[in-house]
Amino acid sequence: MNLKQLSEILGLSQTTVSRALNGYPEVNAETRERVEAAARKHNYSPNRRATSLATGRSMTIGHVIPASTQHEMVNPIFGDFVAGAAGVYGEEGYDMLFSHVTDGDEERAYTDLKRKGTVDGVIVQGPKVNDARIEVLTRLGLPFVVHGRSSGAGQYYSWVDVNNRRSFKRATEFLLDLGHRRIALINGLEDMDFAQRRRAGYLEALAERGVTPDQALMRSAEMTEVYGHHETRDMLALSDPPTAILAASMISAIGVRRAIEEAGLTIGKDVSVITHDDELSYLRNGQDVPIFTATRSSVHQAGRVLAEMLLRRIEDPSVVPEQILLEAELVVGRSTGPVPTGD
Amino acid sequence: MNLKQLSEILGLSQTTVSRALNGYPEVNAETRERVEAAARKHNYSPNRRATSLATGRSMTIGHVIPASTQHEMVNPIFGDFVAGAAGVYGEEGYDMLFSHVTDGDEERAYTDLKRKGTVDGVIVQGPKVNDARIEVLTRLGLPFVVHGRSSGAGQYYSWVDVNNRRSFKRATEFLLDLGHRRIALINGLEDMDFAQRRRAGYLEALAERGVTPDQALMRSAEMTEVYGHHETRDMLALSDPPTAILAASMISAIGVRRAIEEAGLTIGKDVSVITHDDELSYLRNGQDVPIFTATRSSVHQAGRVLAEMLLRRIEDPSVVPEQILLEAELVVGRSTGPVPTGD
DNA sequence: AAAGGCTTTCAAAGCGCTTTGAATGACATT
DNA sequence: AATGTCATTCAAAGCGCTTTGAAAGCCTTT
Repeated sequence: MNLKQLSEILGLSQTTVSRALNGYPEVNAETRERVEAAARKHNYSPNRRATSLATGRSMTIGHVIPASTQHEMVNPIFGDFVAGAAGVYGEEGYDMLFSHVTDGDEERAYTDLKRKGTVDGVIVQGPKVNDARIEVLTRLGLPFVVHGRSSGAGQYYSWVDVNNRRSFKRATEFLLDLGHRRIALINGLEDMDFAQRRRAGYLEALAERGVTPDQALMRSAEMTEVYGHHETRDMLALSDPPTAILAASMISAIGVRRAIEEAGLTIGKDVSVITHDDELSYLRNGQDVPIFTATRSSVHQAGRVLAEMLLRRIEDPSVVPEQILLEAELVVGRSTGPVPTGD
Repeated sequence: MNLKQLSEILGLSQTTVSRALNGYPEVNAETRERVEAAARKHNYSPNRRATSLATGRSMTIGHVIPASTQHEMVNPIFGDFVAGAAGVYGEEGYDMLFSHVTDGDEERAYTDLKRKGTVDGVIVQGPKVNDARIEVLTRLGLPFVVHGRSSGAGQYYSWVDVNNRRSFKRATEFLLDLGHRRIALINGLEDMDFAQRRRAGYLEALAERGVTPDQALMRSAEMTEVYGHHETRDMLALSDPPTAILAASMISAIGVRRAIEEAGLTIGKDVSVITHDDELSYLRNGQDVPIFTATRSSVHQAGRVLAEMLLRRIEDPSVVPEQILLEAELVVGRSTGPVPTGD
């Protein structure tokens, strides 16, 4: 059943039927009802491909996944983020499209997306320091919003970010207040912008208290469980091991805990741990009392906010960029305590 | 730059240019080269919307996400599965589309997908016992493949599944061999087909050894960390607690471990644990020696296999359904040991 | 020299929708 | 009675591609 058939059944022109279904005012109320009834009866809904060719809008939002770091997709944080965004898309009648870039050639991917008209806008995830994508998208005129920021990529783009610097500074201060001086940072990949900012906050707090940072206590990689475990085991074996650890995500924190326990130590007593908690659906930070003391900010919520922002931009691309900085809470759980005194 | 403009520049008809670019044989080799060079030079690539309207194919694969159990998306297992599939789509020039169904009315969602022509085929995830989707899709004639099976949904559809019954039977036998009799099952949601099969395997093994199953030791819910923790704590508090636990995923197993440790018990000594391990990228089961004894089967790989299967079906919908049953390995880690003897 | 067969190119139709510009009729206004 | 206005409706163009059916040009063959 297509528009032509439906209009023939109704004895109306395609124009009128189309207008009736799309809510245009110049249609007789009675006619509109007839049309709507017939559409329901014959289970008609317009062909998306044709509509989008005619209107130039695809009602689809793109997320580009580089194959090289395809990890983005297998990262549980990604799932929660995307689920948040998908909720908004669904409410507004948009679909979500993932484009898998084979060769890391993101510029071409975006150019194609624009050219082919597959999407009306994109969300940029995991921005790096000085991320080239922002310039490309601005130049292409494809509406976009960024999850996070990119230092050095200019001012005029929309983003939503957590105040990573401040939250990691506060977390570090919290540990310093408990008497810790040997504080380790198990960070995400350091070419990621967020990781840079977290590190900056950590270093800032140490500097203000006159604690000299130790390169041996600063680790950086993709935030897997095995990574958290590996680095922790490694550092606990140092002659002067850390008494506290700052982890970048729940997942690596789980690895941190495993390493601490394997070493026969008690978390929150022998070694304190603070993690960033994205409020992942499958990895909640405990029920009533948090498992980990944590800097908390919902990535699911960030997904929603970004999706809404993007749809606004698509609606009216001329509006000035919006920029939202979310503050993370510092919630106290059972993984932190005063620095252990001597043996 | 569109086809019309490009062909004007070249002084050729749109027909010839289109054919040259799409590799049709009836184009002079020299002409083809000229066309290809011009396309590259002017950065031309065909508009996907127009192509798909003309050909009736969208080069897009759909995944339907019910909003009710939107958990599907935030489940780390989902991420790894989808990443596997996305890899194949990318290689074959397909995009991946997520359709968020607001009201759980999946029948309508699929009908629309078919009607609107947004996708060429779909992957059905998380089949339940007697899943209605299979019948709907068969009726619609929309190519599909199922990740898992659906008992009672007939024979003629394509699927890839892990032999869940056998692997959980083997895992249970392994624990029985170690002397365990109080074996708990922390299963997934029991309306899921895979959970039913795992339970069947577990019960079968118990029955063969003459062990009476205890309803108090069989739990079922979504496989989060908190769930694993909660049920384990609960069961360890029983007057006759389990000495071994079978968990449905790495994530709930992590919760199981947390509860065991909080109870002051040692995993693999006081309580044995076996989990199913989907080989999640961010939650690997250890590096060299597995953390958990586990039934292992890569969900990422399953995603690849299913995607390939689906593309074959789209290519030729008339081929008979393919059905692949994967066997899970049983890998021995450090979480299991002989049943503790007395106090 | 005419007929037939290739190779190569083209004009035009069609995919299913939206939207422009025009037409129709009914009614109110002069 | 002529004009203007408004509410409805329509025919047709256009979105950018693919594909059908025809044509043009060049060789061979008879």
